[in-house]
Amino acid sequence: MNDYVVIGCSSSPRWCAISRKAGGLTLSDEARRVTSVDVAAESGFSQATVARAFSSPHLVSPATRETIEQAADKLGYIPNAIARSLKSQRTDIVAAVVPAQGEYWQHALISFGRQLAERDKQLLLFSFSDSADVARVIDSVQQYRVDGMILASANVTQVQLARLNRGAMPIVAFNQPAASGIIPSVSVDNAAGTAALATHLVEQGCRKVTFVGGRSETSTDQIRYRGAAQELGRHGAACAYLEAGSFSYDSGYKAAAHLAELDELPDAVMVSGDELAFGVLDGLRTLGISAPDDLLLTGFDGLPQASWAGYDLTTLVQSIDSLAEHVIDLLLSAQPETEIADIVVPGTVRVGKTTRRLSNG
Amino acid sequence: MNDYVVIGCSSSPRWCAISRKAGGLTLSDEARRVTSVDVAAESGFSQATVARAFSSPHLVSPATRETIEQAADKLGYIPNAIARSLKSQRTDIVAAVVPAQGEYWQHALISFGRQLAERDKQLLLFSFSDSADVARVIDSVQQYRVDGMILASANVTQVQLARLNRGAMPIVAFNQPAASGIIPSVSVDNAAGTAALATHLVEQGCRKVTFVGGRSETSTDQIRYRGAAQELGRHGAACAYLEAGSFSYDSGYKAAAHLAELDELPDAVMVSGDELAFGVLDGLRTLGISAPDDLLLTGFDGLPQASWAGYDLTTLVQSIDSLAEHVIDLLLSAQPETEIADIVVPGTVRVGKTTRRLSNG
DNA sequence: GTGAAAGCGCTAACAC
DNA sequence: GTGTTAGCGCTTTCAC
Repeated sequence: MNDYVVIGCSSSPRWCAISRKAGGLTLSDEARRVTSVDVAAESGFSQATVARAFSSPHLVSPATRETIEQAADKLGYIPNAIARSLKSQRTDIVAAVVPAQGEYWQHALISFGRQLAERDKQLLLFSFSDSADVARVIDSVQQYRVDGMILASANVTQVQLARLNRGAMPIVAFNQPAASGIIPSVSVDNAAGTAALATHLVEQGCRKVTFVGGRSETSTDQIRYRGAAQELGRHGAACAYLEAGSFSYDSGYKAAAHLAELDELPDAVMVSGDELAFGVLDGLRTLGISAPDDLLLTGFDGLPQASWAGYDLTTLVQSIDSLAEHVIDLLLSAQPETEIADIVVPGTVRVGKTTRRLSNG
Repeated sequence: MNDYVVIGCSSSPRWCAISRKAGGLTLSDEARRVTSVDVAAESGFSQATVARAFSSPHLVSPATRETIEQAADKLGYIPNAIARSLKSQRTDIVAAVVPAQGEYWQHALISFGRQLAERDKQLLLFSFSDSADVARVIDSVQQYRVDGMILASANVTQVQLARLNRGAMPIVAFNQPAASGIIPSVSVDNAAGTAALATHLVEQGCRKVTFVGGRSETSTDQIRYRGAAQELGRHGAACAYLEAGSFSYDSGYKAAAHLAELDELPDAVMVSGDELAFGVLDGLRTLGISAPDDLLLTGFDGLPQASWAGYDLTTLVQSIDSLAEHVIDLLLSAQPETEIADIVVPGTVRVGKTTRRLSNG
């Protein structure tokens, strides 16, 4: 056979034991739909006491609790959260309406999920690919009487927002600057972010910048562009806008070709999102244009890949966890009559090799 | 100010209109908790007819439906899915228990969400970072009486699996080969996948391969390694196993250093997952070792980034969408007494530049 | 500390 | 077609 070689690495060297256990489990046959009434009959207590033993154990004597737990175990009883919710008007579920595409949203989603879990809440996911679906999705969310709703990046109109009947269900908009003033929102400071990146570029001597956006009609793009353009303008530098078509890698890759076709390359390219930036970077590389040698390049978001050695992108790092924490705080502490909060979290500039000139200036 | 330059790209060139709408919406003040009884009173019909108008519109005359819809709109009535579920014993929700970390799982999650949405079901997310949590999470899932449960990659013991009371709730394991025979499962054909990659490497003349795994105790690693080792052995090639410690980029990056420390570099490195492979690739590059010049390198999963020009990784592409479709089919068509299905979906080899030698041989 | 009883808002027979 | 009625499985007063 082979000459196997064992190499240690993370812990002690060890060989894979490839085992295959045979099946064969004793499963309870027909234990389905056991209710608190069954447990009551089994334990000799009333249904009410059984319910209390699970929902407010401190109201039940230890001995009783013990008896009931044994009966419940024996029958395989699991409390029914649906019935609890119907009565208590709380589901312990938070809905998240999130775009189906994009690295950034996936990370945000995971962060929401994790932080909600820490607070014993679950995340009901509603993803949408076409923002035309959002209205339908929102209706669907409302049917579930969730404890709150996170609305991410959906380009919802004010009319749709109005239909949400503020007050009936806490809602927080996430990275959707246009929602500001209508529903509570949490965003990174987009304008300050691109401004900070612009400052960095000016310090590197850039005078002529092209901003590559995803879609110009998104408020994200608008605000990020404006932040960059204003700051660059303040230093007498120019800032053009190039629309890539979407925030995806592929769009960035294609946009790179447009950049290369220009009469003269800009000093620097600011890209509206990291994923898009990776595409631009790779596209430019393919065309023989490299950052930082031929031009400087920045992203926005601070995705993990930006730190990967293959890219090492200068970008604005959003702390997604901290944003998510704000979202959830806002959602779960929602006072009906509080004024609308608009939380703007600053990001931090990460300087990578895409703007690090060996000979500075 | 600036010298702005407008550049067209995706569609026609256009400038960002940066507008900011002022707030001011008329929101219904106290429309909360409107029930079908309220709509009944408003419309003059019975509660049952109102309910029917929403749940089975075809059983209600058009005129009645119209009247009821108007009353409902006026009051802002939205059917309560919780109450519906309690009665109908269907929630239209599927739970997914998924690892919190890892590109691959994030993509899978999104795919589940999208495909469930197409079937008018929602996804209740339970993510876990520590697999010790899984048992607790599973208990939590069961309380919600969801219509089904997707169990991804959780290293669940047979005892835990037994607690799931097969029959009470349809469950499908996703990419968790160890579940095979106990609960229905869907996985990519891991062994055939690494075998195919191994064949490809042998064809490129490789004789000495190191397999970089994430964690050796995972069945994923074991099966992938075995598939590779057997195929390589068949061709008289050697296959060592190196454990990186996890499936993350960072682990791969560090593992690269261990590879470089070996007395002699292998001909090829097969990495157990793409994300890990990106780390290995970048780590090796940093150390001046490049693929395909110094050694060949393969990944596994077929993440989008594998196709990015920066990596262009040879890998085994799993069609996550097709896997997810099988999972959902299995879940929603679950016959109580069907024998346990184990679906294994083949992957396809994607040849990238990490195994493409300019001078072949 | 425990039990009895009244719902939470809907669905699904069953009558008419 | 529409109304009446009886629950779904829990929580939550209110007695005792």
